[in-house]
Amino acid sequence: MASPAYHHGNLREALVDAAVDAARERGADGLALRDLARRVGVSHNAAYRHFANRDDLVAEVAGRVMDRLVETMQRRWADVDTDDPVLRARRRLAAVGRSYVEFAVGEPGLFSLAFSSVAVSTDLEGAGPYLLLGQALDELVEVGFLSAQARPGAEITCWSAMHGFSVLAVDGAERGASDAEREAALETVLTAIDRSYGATTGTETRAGDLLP
Amino acid sequence: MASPAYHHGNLREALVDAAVDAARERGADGLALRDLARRVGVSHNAAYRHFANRDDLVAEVAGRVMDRLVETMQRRWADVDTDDPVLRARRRLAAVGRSYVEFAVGEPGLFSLAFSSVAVSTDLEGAGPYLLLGQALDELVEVGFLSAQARPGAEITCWSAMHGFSVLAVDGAERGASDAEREAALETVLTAIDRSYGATTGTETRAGDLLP
DNA sequence: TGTACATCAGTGAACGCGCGTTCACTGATGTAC
DNA sequence: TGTACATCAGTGAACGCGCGTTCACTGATGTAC
Repeated sequence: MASPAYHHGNLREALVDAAVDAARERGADGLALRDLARRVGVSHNAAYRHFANRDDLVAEVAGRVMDRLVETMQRRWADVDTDDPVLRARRRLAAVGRSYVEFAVGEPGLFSLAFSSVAVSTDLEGAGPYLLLGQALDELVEVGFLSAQARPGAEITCWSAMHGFSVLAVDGAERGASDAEREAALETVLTAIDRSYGATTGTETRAGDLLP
Repeated sequence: MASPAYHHGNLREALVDAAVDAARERGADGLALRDLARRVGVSHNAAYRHFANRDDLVAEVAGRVMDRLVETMQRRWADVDTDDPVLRARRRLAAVGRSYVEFAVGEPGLFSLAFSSVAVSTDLEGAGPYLLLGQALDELVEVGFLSAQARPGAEITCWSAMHGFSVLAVDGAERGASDAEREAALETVLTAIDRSYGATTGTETRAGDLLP
């Protein structure tokens, strides 16, 4: 059997996994090459065989995390099961928003990593969350809930609201809120967005329309 | 004349001023006691006569920055001058939002400092921006644009949207956008919020209603 | 008004930390013949 | 099938960085008598 120290065999993946763990525990700023090497049980400079430098690794890991976020969002989207096509489209948008916040609150360290400045060098508008959001909005137009005139640039409203809510929930003003308080606040925001979109076609929002 | 080195006389204020400069240049994470001492021209541990530790200084500076933000918001609020009380209330809310984003984009380092985790130990819901926002929303109810039922918790919608927009503009997806693009996007978000609130009383939003 | 003395607000040296990165190296692996 | 050798993927030592914080100190200031 080969020495376990030499030729780890899968060091790149092991480092990425360790980085996800580390980011989960300590956030994006807590990612240090030396620490990751320690976690994997490898000398502190072995990482340079697989990554050009720290930023290179962070960018890679951020990409993985972003993929996870998209998967979470897609799962919640697929969970929506309603016959009425209008209601379905509206609930899908809400589901996408809820899952975004759920990810941020459940994994604050990973969330901070995914949106850390070094990570955002990647084109985010071409990335998963934005595209998924765009699909949800397209569907709202198709079913006649959102007017076609209001469609261009509509992403920014949802994204700002969900991202802002997440940031405030994770380490901003809402940090100390209970789960119930946070969920109630989130429903308020989701309802406001739904009402705004519905108003572009004169459709009213009623209580319970957005039930998960 | 006294030695300029000993008994600076106003070291606490000088350190705070230097910290504001440093945060402006390098963000919240760039604040280091040793660096501030260097900027002020004082030995690196003199700060400990005035602050218990680094966090203590950061919290103090964050408070000052928050005050600046509130002043900016109040100024923009006061600038709104329209006879129609409904239009005035709506434009005031938009002005408050615009000034929040304006501050974030114009002073990204200070913005990050004001909302850095150590700073947020302070009660933000009792702080200036939240109160100012609350006044704007109260006024919307008074003039009959926002329904009283929709008033409770309405702050979170605006704050999430404006905070999220700011964060995305400063170092998120919108980072690379031009000023014109950003302003157009912001108008989209402000219009969506206005439309959402107006819909609670059946009031329609028309183009130009929110002109600054 | 002058002086002794307590207190205040600085100084410079030092400790210990963890980091990113580079260097010359060596053990393990796989391939050409 | 066996072996020489290139290459790959690790190692350990070292450099230099800046940081927060503590220590014993000393110069300046103001106050009591």
